[in-house]
Amino acid sequence: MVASETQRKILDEAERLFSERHYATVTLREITAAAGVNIASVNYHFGSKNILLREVFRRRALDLNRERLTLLDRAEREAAPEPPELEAVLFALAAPPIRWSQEAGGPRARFMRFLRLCRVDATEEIKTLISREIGHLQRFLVPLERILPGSSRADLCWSLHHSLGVIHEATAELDRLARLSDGACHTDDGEEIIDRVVRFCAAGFRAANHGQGACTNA
Amino acid sequence: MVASETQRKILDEAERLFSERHYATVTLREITAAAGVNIASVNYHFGSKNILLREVFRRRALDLNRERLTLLDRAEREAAPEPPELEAVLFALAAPPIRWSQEAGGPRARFMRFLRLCRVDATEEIKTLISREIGHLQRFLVPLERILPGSSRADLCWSLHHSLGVIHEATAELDRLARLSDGACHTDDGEEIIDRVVRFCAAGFRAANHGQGACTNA
DNA sequence: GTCTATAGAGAGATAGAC
DNA sequence: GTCTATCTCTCTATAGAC
Repeated sequence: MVASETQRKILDEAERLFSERHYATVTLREITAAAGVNIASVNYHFGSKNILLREVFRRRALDLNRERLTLLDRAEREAAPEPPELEAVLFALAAPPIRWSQEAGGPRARFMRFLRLCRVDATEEIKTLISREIGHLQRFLVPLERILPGSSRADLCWSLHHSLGVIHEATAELDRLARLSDGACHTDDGEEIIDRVVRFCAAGFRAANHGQGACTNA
Repeated sequence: MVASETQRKILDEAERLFSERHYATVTLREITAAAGVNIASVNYHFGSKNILLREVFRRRALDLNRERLTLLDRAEREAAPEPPELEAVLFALAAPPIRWSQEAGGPRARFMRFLRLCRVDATEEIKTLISREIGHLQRFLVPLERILPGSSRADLCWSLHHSLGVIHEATAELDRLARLSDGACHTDDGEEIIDRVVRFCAAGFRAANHGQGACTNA
């Protein structure tokens, strides 16, 4: 897909600019100037601004879900034939996006900011790509049903939905958290954040079990 | 602030359009055409597109925080001199935004969509307004410290942050949840959603207490 | 207050030389 | 593949008649 150096430079700078501002406010002139290439090269290499946008999305989006599924597979394999720990499943869900977001100044942290914008306001082409993530989320329901056999499918789906909210918030608005806590919260320790997220969500999952709030903490 | 009928119509249509698409992609021509007013009237009544955007935000943003604080005050008053229940505090945080989002087709549901977009990509003027919400969140820390005296301030702030993530996600992406669960989740029953959110977050708060995962369920 | 008309800027896309 | 030059379009904002 990315054949030439020019294409790669355009993708990099577009990703950077799209992560800082909404794509409608980023001009091809800015992108090509930052990449040090001619303005006509976007249309030559990609065809249009919209296609460039889609390629920026595609370049990394699949990797993220793949990392999640790799961690999930490993957790299941290591625990087999027993189901994995709830915490291990939630770790597989939470660790990749939080780690990417913590790579301060790096391309994957920028991509996570871009992804957040896409989730709120994406083009039709990107919406189609986003909608495919249902598949990989359903994959997470399989071990969850084994771990919490008393929970209804609705309970599990809601808890998964809540957990995604916690994860998304852990990749955003950390400056607000820092100010809210007067610096008491370490917002730059990715592994601590993952740990807090997993613990919070695991408790929520267990409390949602049948609406009984059954306590399974050791 | 809203003196004339024209101003109100412009604000209503701008709110509607800004909730559907990013403000950079919404033109004054669209807004004025939808409102049935002349294109020049935006600049006459508001001065510029940016000021119109700010006014759309201001019109309802303060109300939302006010509703939260009203519920919190009531919970504290009814429980006094004891601290309120954790669930009552979380209810005060969660109920207003979720109820607004559930007013399908109504202006406040549209505003909630607009707010989500602003949280990701706002103008400088709106960022200033958003940053003031720290104050009302700190107000929630007061009862939380009484309810969970063993928790550090960092624990409480993180749990509050996680809870805001759960709440935000409960006002968005409900179509994804419906598809994920094959319709098993009722995404249109606001009070049930609030109940699920409160239960999930309360369990998370208690598990984050000292990192001990102490179980306080009856 | 409301309208028409337009100024003035800047966008995405493309033709065609090299 | 890369460049310049430019076409065509649409935007916000404003001037000025009514």
